[in-house]
Amino acid sequence: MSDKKNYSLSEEMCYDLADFFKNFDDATRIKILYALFQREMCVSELVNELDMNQSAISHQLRVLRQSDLVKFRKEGKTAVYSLDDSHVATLLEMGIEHIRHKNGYEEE
Amino acid sequence: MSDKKNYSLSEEMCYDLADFFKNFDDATRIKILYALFQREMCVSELVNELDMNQSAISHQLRVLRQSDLVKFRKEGKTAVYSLDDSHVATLLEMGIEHIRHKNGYEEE
DNA sequence: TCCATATATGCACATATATTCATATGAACA
DNA sequence: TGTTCATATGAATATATGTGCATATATGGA
Repeated sequence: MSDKKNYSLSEEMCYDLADFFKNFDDATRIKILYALFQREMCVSELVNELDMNQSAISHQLRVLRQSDLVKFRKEGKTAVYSLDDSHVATLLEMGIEHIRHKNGYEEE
Repeated sequence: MSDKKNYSLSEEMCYDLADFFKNFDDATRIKILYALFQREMCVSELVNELDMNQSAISHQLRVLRQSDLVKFRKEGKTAVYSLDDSHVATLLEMGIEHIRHKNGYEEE
């Protein structure tokens, strides 16, 4: 791993990073990722769990798929989705920590 | 710290998280954050460093300020900005790792 | 006070994107 | 083959947002 950084990010890396973080900039995708962090789920389970339009969920799953944050397998008619990146949970936790700190909760 | 999670995020937390990650979903803000990770800089230094319009930089600094990701102090006419969140570097590193992994670089 | 410099900000515009609707695809099964 | 169920996707629309221009604010100096 990098010991302590080179001094500039390539233009391309900046755009790639922005695209990566775009996955987390929408509440629906956060909910999907968090739900899948609990356990793998098929589309209709997510639809019920998040109480949202099936089309909206599918569109967002496609976004997450294209960024390799989730993967899926077909089981008959259903598609079972699960997380495909070990960093998702850590990222979410860091976000949560930032918000708690910002709002003045040092403790649970 | 949380030992291992409660099973759902509040609606509000989801939106707060999305807002937090919005800070990282734009290449300009990534560049600003990365530059400030190297060292604190005033606005005109950022303008030169990133070769961008002063207005664009100021607008983005405001976004980052409002999310408490950067802070600044006034020194005469200039405003010296610096990072205000210890997680920024780690977040960026995790993004970089994800991209390298996705693109098949396991090593540097 | 007048001017130059540094930064911030309102407005307008262009682009990105989240959602819904309608429909397509595809699997299971009668 | 025809039907139903699960999911995906294209088109349309509404909303969000990044940027540049013009200008405002504030500081230091002549």
